[in-house]
Amino acid sequence: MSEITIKYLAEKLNLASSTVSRALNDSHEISDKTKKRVLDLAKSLNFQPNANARSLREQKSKTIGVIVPDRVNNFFNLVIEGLETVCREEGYSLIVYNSYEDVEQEKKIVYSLLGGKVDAIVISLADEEKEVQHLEWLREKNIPVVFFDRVAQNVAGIKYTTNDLESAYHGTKHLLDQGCKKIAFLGLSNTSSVGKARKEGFIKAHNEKGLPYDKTLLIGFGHDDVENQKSLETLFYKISRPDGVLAAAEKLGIATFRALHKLRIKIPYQVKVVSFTNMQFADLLSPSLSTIAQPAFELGSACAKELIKGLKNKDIDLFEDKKIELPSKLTIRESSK
Amino acid sequence: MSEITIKYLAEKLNLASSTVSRALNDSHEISDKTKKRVLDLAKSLNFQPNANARSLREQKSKTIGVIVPDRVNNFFNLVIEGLETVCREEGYSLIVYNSYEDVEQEKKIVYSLLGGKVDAIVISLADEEKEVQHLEWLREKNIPVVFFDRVAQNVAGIKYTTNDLESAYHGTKHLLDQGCKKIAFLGLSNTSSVGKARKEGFIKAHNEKGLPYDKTLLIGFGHDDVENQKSLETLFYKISRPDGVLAAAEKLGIATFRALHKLRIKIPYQVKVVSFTNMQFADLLSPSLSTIAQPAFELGSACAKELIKGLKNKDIDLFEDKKIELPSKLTIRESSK
DNA sequence: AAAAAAATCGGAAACGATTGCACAAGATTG
DNA sequence: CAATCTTGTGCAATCGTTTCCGATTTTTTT
Repeated sequence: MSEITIKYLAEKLNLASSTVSRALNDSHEISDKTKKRVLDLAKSLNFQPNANARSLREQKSKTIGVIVPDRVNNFFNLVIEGLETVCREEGYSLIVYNSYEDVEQEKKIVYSLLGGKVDAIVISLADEEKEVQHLEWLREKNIPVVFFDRVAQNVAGIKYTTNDLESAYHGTKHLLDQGCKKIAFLGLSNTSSVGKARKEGFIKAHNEKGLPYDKTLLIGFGHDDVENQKSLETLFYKISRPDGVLAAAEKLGIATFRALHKLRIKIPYQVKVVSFTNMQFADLLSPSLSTIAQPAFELGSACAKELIKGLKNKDIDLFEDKKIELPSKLTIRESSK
Repeated sequence: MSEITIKYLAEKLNLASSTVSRALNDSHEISDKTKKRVLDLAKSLNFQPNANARSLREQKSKTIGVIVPDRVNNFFNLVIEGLETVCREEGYSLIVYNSYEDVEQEKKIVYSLLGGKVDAIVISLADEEKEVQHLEWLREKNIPVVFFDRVAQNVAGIKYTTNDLESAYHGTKHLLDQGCKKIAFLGLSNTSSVGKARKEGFIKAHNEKGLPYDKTLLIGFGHDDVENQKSLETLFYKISRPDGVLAAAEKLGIATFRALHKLRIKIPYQVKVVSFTNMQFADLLSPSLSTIAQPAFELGSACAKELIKGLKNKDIDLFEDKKIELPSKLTIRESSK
């Protein structure tokens, strides 16, 4: 039992606990001599002030809650990495939760965070339109929320996104330039502004070229990888199969690759593929994969910086609406040539 | 400001705060009628008891600290996923830290966790031999530690590992069976029992076959990806290059692929490759990669189960030495045929 | 040298929840 | 019918920090 507290240090040193506390926090109203005495003893005992007591008293926990729909996804992983890098520097900890693309899970997580466990929340929504009630709770409790990627439409707050429309537009344009006549757009069917924007970019590229697109090839998928791959196999098994694919999600790009490999359809000769993804090994795939990579790490670090700045400065209103858009990067490789 | 507390609820309901507290915790000594009154009001106000106050009083935070050397690595990611799955069920939160393969960072993280922020720590060490002083601190403060993968040799505790010697043995044997005469063993040069065991497995396979191995081909690498790839390129540029590779770390397998691709050396015809890795896309690489995958998710969930069982049951001594070994899985693909 | 200002430190009240103990009323027992 | 037991609730201490107010001593100013 670690019964060693500030009070204990105080008794050992014949000081009041208030003095010890101030010394530990390097207050100016403590003499250098006593400061040294306190610090020395604290160091020698590996003393670390009780985090819960401090949090209770200060009414802040110095930790930030992060909620992502899919932790295994490379994009979210890199975002978290970016968040952590900044948070570490600023002395904040991160508690990461996985909503598994499920709004109900997300609600439960948020509810469990209403009791002061975190000072703020960074979130990418499981579904942007279904419910925002739990986000209202946070506002009531005065817990700031920063959104990224999948942001809430009708809730004010800081929102970091990427230029989904433009990047999808460029990706599609590239496929058209390579001679594709019949491109499939593969998206996730949850209602997300991200998916919509990417679809719009897809359509815009066609319109601009004066080429038609097949509405039946704007396909929405669920979150079951096996099922997704199956429906892709049936899609590509047809003689009138698409000759190009824009995958608006990493898992769909992968599923496309697997399906085409299985059917022995040659990429890029029979089907060209471009996929949104942040995977690290796109250059090592067979064939190497043309990607649209979101600036994930930067997104995370930017979020954290903005948020912590707001937490530190009382004058900044973190509930005010503010939108920042960062550019993704299209990298053309074998799969679309 | 969320001024809504138990005391506030008590006043609203003309009850004592103790009664409200008991009602919220479903104590048997509160009548169903008052329980319902309390729960109803709490629900309608989205009340959630202050986590810091509770933690302070209870002397436990219901959160577990996780320290890994490299968060981006797929293996650690999956372990964390396994940890979280169990922790969520049991009502525990996870705070994940990245030591970036640096013992000093690791020490700092541990030190910052000495103040009751976490009830226990799950760790994979940055370096197993350099220092264990910070692990002693934890014992002094009575904070249980569970090790996984890179475990401490001289500190007692629960340790989860995988069968590194055997799996490296089988991987090497496979390469020898495929006709390799000159296999390089690529390891990380930090002192880890994992690396040593894998190297032993490598050697054992040679000995058993009565084949010699080249000691200069037992190579240790650092953590700089660019540098690693360079030295691999010089290795394979030589005429007398190896005809097989056993990579004992994911990043080294990747670096090998990149180096060989760059030098236009054909896998598997000129060099066969087997790599330890938990990447999801090994089957999609060019060529598909033969892998030894650790049971990462299972490792994480097993750790969490064991730990939480111990935290709940005072009779279990979490500081007692206990070793559990889980089997990895060798999957043979194109790169080694 | 007296007055004012600064430098140090102590006492005690918070922060919000849990819990041992006390106590009242009603139910049960001999 | 008195004595004992249950049941339901309130009081107050406690967890370990931080910080508002003073109080005392030392330094500076006039």
